[in-house]
Amino acid sequence: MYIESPATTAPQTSHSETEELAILCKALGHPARITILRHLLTEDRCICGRIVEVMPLAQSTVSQHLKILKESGLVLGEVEGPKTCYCVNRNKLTELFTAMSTLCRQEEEQ
Amino acid sequence: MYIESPATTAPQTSHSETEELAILCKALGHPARITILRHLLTEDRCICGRIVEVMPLAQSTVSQHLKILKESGLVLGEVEGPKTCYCVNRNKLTELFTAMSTLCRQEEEQ
DNA sequence: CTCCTTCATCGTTAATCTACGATAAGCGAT
DNA sequence: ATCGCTTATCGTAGATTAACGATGAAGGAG
Repeated sequence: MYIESPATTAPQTSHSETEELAILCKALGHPARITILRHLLTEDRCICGRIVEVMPLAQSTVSQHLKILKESGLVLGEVEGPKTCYCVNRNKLTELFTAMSTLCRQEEEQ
Repeated sequence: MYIESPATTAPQTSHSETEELAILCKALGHPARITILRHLLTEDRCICGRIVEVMPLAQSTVSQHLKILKESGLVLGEVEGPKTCYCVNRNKLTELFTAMSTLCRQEEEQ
């Protein structure tokens, strides 16, 4: 099972809506991480090594980006023997989309 | 008139869709900048000094955040005598929302 | 048990970010 | 011409980020 918020990676302190959105935006504030997220969305589930193959980055760098995505909550990781399978946390992605919608449509209120 | 992309602040090199989204997300990857954007959306137009009053940050720090927002294209600045009036670039905000929608809804395709 | 694969983590370096005070530049008013 | 207001920029310090190679841990295969 995918664990939503492992205590080791996501301290899960309480954030304001603004802080939470900032965290998610920051996680997507690098082209490599957007590419990874896109890849995970099209592949649904993906082994870390497969992502490394696709990206022009060292394995350790990709692992670091994955860690940041995991810490933001946008991505979930599941250990499968020697491999680690990643997938997108749809709930978190929806949360991001909702928050972004609220922000972008704020002008229309009032 | 508000200038869309002053050559001095926005080099306007060609970016891929992923890079462009990353730039916009990075610009919103700090709570202070989200707060500023929100404030500009509710106030429509706003003098820099007014933003400084609202934020718990030094004037120079706010000015720096505004510069980052300007460079991303999300915010436009217009000099009015000794003051500078800021407003949100609705086109860019829509562009961000569209790109985010495409990203978040990618799962539904295929 | 020993290799091999897979991946996270460590250590490092260079770059960037964040925050601040201080300063400079531009403009209006006196 | 000078003063005061407003804002951008400079310089700086500390923290964080991004990239890499190297190492280590965990599990499967022989």
